[in-house]
Amino acid sequence: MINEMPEFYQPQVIEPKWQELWEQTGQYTAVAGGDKPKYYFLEMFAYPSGDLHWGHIRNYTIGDAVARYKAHCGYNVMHPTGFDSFGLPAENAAIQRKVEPHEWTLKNIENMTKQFKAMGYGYDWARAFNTCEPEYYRWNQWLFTRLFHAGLAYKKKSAVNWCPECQTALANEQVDNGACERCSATIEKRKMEQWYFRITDYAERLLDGHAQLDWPEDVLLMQKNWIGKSRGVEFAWALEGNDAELRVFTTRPDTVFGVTFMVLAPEHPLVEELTTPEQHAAVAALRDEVKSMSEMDRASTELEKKGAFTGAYALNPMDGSRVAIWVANYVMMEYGTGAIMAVPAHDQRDFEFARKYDIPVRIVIAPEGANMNADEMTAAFEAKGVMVNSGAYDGMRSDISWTKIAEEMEARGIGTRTINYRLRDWCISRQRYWGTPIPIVYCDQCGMVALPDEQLPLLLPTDVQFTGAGESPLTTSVAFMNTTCPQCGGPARRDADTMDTFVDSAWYFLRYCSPQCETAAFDAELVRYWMPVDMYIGGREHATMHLIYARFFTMALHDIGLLEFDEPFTKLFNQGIVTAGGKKMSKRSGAVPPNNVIAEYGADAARLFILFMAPAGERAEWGVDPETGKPFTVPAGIEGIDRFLNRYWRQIHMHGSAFTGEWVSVVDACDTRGQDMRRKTHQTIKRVTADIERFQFNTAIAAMMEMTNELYSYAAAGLAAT
RNA sequence: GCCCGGGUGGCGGAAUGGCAGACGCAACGGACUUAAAAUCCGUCGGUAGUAAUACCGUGCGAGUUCGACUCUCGCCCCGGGCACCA
Repeated sequence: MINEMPEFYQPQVIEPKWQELWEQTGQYTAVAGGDKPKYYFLEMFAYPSGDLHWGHIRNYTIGDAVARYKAHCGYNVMHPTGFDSFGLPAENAAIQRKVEPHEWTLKNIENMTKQFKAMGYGYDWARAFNTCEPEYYRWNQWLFTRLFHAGLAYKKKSAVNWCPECQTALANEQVDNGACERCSATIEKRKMEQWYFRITDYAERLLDGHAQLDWPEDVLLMQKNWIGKSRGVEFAWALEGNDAELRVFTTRPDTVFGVTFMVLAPEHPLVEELTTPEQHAAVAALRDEVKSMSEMDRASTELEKKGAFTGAYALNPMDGSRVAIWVANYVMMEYGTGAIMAVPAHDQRDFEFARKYDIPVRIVIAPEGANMNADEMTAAFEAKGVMVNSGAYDGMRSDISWTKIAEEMEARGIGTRTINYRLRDWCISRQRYWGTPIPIVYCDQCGMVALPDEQLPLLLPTDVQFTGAGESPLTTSVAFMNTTCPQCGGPARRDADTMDTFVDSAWYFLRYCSPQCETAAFDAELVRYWMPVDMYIGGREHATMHLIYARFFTMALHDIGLLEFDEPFTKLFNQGIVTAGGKKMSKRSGAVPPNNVIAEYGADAARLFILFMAPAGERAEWGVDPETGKPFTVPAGIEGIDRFLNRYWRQIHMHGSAFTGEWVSVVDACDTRGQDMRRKTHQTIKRVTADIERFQFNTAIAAMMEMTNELYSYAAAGLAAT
């Protein structure tokens, strides 16, 4: 074996040889069953943007290193990959360059598969699939119909986030600070009828499930904040001279005696009715102003609080006091009831508003043993304290009165303790072409009808126009749009929208267990064997999108009876991003493919380099060439890795392999120096093992470098002695 | 504004309360070579000193400890998440 090795390290010779052999022998083909414990290892699959770049390389190299390590540890490892291949870039390419989205996507997949293979990753390629193929998306449709029948997929008309650039609705999760997460265009609100998944029904379980997950704390926290649970009381206010009631949600029932005004969101349905003729102009002006504002400006905390008095009054159910009803830009229709009770003494936002419009401030909670003066307050007192000016509750601790007041409201039948979540239902309709068609038809007789399984897949039509404007491109295919009702056979129309691509990735990990299954989205038996995913690796940016959606899907499919577990990913690791000039490396910001490094130094050098350059969980700066202003095609530090690989190669070529145990036996019988060498070998094994376990690949590599350096001194000393 | 994470040589980084700077890059000096590349040997936080060595040094300021990059408190800066969520 050693004799066959070339004298110099030649990755261009070695790597293809082994890669070919792995493919021939099925080295990484996973087979369910056997005595070994299973280990399902997954990295978030790639979008086929064109080229693999160093951000991908980092993710997949970490995954591959640990997957191989687990296999060596005696696990039956499944390590699949594929392509998340529906999405906007393919469609934009179609509009701009007149290429078929399918053709564009497949070309990219072909190229990236080549790059994946050149990197020498140990994937089970037989399990690979592309989500844009009917063989995959038919199961999206199949699952959609099941969610539909279970009442978890529903259609409603509401204000959706509309991206004017992408010409489509977006889910809340895909809006970043009022801007489109993809293209950064400012999001508008549009009233549209859209499909939703009932993820809010799972808010509590999504929180509870955290207890059983071995995930990074910050991701759990991000999800927790995203779900945004708050406990409070929803209760009714009577209106003066009006039979309707005004419902509000508050997390501070203990401050109810301090209410000095009420605020409605400008979109609140009661605004029109309550506004008196004298106040109409002012209220209308405010509503118009808010309506014309972008989501970004509207949601900004910097926005000056503005309001208008409606002329109407509400009556406090606790003490009968009469308070003015305002409309203001700082109350959101989407949360709670779209109306609030305002307590300026104990809520900073209400305080600012009251000061601006000269509304009284009434203190009802005071810090223990201290006096407060409403006129002298410069900020709201939001902490706990002792009740004052609160009738029968005076003198009680505010946290106790919280419960007492809530109980009183419940006893009197005017309110109930409720929980509100910030999480919104997941809007999945997209007015785009390159996605999964929604398997629903609209029949004049039968209404909305889900396609039966035997009519799936519902294929994406190819005779469409890509105008990039207006409604979904699918409407331009007459053959697609006009159909017959599966129930009554009468004329019917199809849904022109496609599904959010996050639906594809919400369950793809299940498909890998049985990628060829023809009878269902997945084979129950194989899913029982392989799932859940034991280790999942991907970017932190998916904390509140993909990772929440995937957990929701798993729970929903569990409830429908398709799965026996309800959490998909046992362990999660977030690799750090690769930046170039401080900006995340991506197709859009100038990505560097690994090709040059592989050609010049080999895949092993590429892999070691990306693992060595920074701790796996932290950001890694790639570096920008000061002359061109673009990221380096070949990084400066690669020389050190190349030197190490060469030193290592020569060492083994000359003296045999320390890492196969030959050194250990050779030095076993030797002098003290030999014993030191043996000790170093074992220390290195221990260090590298521990470092891989804790995802510290940079120090694992450093340990192997030290070992190699020591072998050199040992060999040099040995030669000098003889 | 609130919630996380971080701040260590010229650079990437190491050090799970115990010799700060492992490992690597860059730089510099040397060996080999006609020469270069490659390789090998060495120097490489600051100040003083020929040197041994001494003093200073992990964003800033305090504290706990025999001992602090590490723990606690306050502040500054950088990165990320959330953001009129009632």
